[in-house]
Amino acid sequence: MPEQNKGTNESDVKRKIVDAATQLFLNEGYENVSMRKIAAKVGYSATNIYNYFENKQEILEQLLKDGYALFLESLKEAKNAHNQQDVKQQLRAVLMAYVHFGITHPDYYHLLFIKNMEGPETIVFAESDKVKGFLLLHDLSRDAINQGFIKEKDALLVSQSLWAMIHGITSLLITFKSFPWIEQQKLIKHVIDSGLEGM
Amino acid sequence: MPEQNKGTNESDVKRKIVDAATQLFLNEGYENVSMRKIAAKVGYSATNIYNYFENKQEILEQLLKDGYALFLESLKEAKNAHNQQDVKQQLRAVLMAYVHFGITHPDYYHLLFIKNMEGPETIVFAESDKVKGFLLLHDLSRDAINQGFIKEKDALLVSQSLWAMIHGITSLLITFKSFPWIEQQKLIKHVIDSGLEGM
Amino acid sequence: MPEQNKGTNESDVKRKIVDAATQLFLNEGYENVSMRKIAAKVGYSATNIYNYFENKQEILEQLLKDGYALFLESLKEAKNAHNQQDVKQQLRAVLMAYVHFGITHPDYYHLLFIKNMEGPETIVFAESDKVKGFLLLHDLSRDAINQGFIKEKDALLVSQSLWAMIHGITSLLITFKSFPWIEQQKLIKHVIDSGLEGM
Amino acid sequence: MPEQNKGTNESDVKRKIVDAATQLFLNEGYENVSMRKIAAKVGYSATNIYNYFENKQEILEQLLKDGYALFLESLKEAKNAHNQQDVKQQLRAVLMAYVHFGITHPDYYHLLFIKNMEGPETIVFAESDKVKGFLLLHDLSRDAINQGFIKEKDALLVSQSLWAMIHGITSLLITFKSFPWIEQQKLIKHVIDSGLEGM
DNA sequence: CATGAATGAGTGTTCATTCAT
DNA sequence: TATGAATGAACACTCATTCAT
Repeated sequence: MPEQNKGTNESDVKRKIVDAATQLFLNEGYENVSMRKIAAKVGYSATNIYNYFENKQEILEQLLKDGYALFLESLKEAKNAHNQQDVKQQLRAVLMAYVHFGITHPDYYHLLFIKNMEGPETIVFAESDKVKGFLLLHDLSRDAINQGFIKEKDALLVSQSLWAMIHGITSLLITFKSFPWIEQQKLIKHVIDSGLEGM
Repeated sequence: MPEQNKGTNESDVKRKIVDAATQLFLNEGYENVSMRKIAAKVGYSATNIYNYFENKQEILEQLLKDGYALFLESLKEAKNAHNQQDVKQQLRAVLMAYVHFGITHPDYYHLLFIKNMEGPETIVFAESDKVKGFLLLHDLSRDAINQGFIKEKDALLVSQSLWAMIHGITSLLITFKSFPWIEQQKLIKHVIDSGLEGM
Repeated sequence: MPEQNKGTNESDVKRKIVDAATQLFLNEGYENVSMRKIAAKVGYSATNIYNYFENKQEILEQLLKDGYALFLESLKEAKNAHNQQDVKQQLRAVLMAYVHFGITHPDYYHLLFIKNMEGPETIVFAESDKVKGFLLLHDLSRDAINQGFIKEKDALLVSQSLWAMIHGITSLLITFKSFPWIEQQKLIKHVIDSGLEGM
Repeated sequence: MPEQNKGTNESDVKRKIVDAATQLFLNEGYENVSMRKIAAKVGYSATNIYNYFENKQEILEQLLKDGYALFLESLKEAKNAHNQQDVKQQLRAVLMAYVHFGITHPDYYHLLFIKNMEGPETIVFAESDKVKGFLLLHDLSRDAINQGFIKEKDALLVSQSLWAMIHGITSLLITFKSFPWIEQQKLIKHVIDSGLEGM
């Protein structure tokens, strides 16, 4: 009988804790969230949290790790949804997927890319998938350059500029929710299209 | 009574408090700054701060107001530094000035546009200058469309897209200071140039 | 109107706190005494203690400082109670006073000389009077040697040996209160007399 | 079931626990050691310790018992190392052995004779060997008096005074490690010699 | 205007301990 | 025998805030 059947195994509880913490961290800010608040949200005593995580920081780290993994997965999926040869489509899809990730997981995006919550030691574990995400974008940029879809020859310049553009639209939409934006999809598309076009 | 009339009038003290708070907010983060820390920095007792500001939020509001004013001033200056007829140059200059403001005042930019620290009631007073800043960009976009430098006809679409791009590069550079960016000015220029080009 | 008249001026409160802490530290051990317990004993809220002392350690430091001062004063008094020329009497009186200090202030003696509660930084302030106490003993030992009452010529050897003896009887009487000691004064006297005699 | 019979019987585990606790008590102080820390050191879960010891106090009692036994053994050895007739040598040897025990086991000496960690109920079991130690000293004192090496006739007075002297030097050396002591052996010898001489 | 005294709530975290397994 | 889950009490300390002066 594997431990799956128990009803509340360790990973379940850990996930519940991280989920609760994610919402709280975003709504109230990491420093304004207490272990007691997290515990209350999951229905445990505050001290019991320490049976699953060493401290508050460790909850955050798990959260970031999960977020980066989900983020990278989203980009990969978008890339693989198109023919390997069709770099143009792939690049566009990845850029769209990036923004889409932010729009559909504003909590994660905020903590990962806007608040950039990383203690020095977090980087080691978590940055990995973040960097992989950027590398994926970078490699596609180089391919696009090689295939002539982009005139600019410096792949780093291209990929960093593209990142700036998609991060810009994503973070603005998340941060200024009540701003009178024009129709969202149209705006996103225009940023990406004119960005690609102009290079 | 010379002292009373000169050295310690109310606005002087309020300014001293805001100045101290500004530094602390930026160095340690808004949530990690307590009234007592601010008080200690200005050399007053903690309780005395309450004679000038109701609470931390009120200090922040003053700070934001100042920041937005400085922000708007920067954009205006850039615009006025060029011939009124040369919309192309003006638009480019304003975009550059936006990023420049962020780079040279990362503290303000962070609070104004990244953290977006605004209580509901702040908007009434403070948003004014922020909105004026965006309108300035919007008007120039419209002029540029009218003069044919930009093909896209929807001025809102253009201005919001441009904002996304410049906010993107500005906030990334501020937030991910240790990322291996290519040469900063080159990157900024490329984002703006290809953005304008693509529209 | 000097601040004396107020009823509860600052020094009064500080003393009350230190007094309460002294008893608690001794009875329950420094680490088992909480700020709450101290506060409860003086009738204040726990947090108010922090208006008078930076932290728990600082209370202890004040306590040690007071204790060492009282200790030194006791030795000096004993010395000055006898003719300056009569070194023999002075030395004996000081040795007796040392033990007497321990017997009448077992709490202080325990914290100062048995538990030896000194953080690294405490020493700077507090050790001063402790050292002066030992120097007083040392100087008298040298005088006694010079006047021929003690045959051993090494004053350091003499003073440290004497200290060992009086500390021995003092600390034993304090630490093992329920041991079947013979009559206390007789024992103390015998230790001191045979110690002096044997040198 | 070989494992059950050999590797993990109760006394083995108990000893492992006491050993771990001993080190911790001495390094970090009794009050700063928690059951979980002890458990961590032996590699068991915290709760499991409760299967072997009711609480921390019970662990301490075992430790004290061991310490007293070792102490008594040291004194006996010293006594038996000399001719039974040579009381003078025996007494001196025992006094030296006492100090030597303290110097070489400062951890034990501290818990047994300085901190005197004994709950009321411990005495019944543990004091036994401590008392035997004192009796050994007492008997030798009486013998010395009978043989004329010591003039004072009250054996209790003599033995308690001697104990005071050797406890004094031992505890001072342990407690004030950083005091500028003169050469240790010379000091110890002088305390014992002049003590014996003076009686 | 400015202060010190005072407090209750809250912080992250540790602890001893119980309970079901 | 041994464990992990869970808890309530406690810790030193910080905080915003009130009050009398």
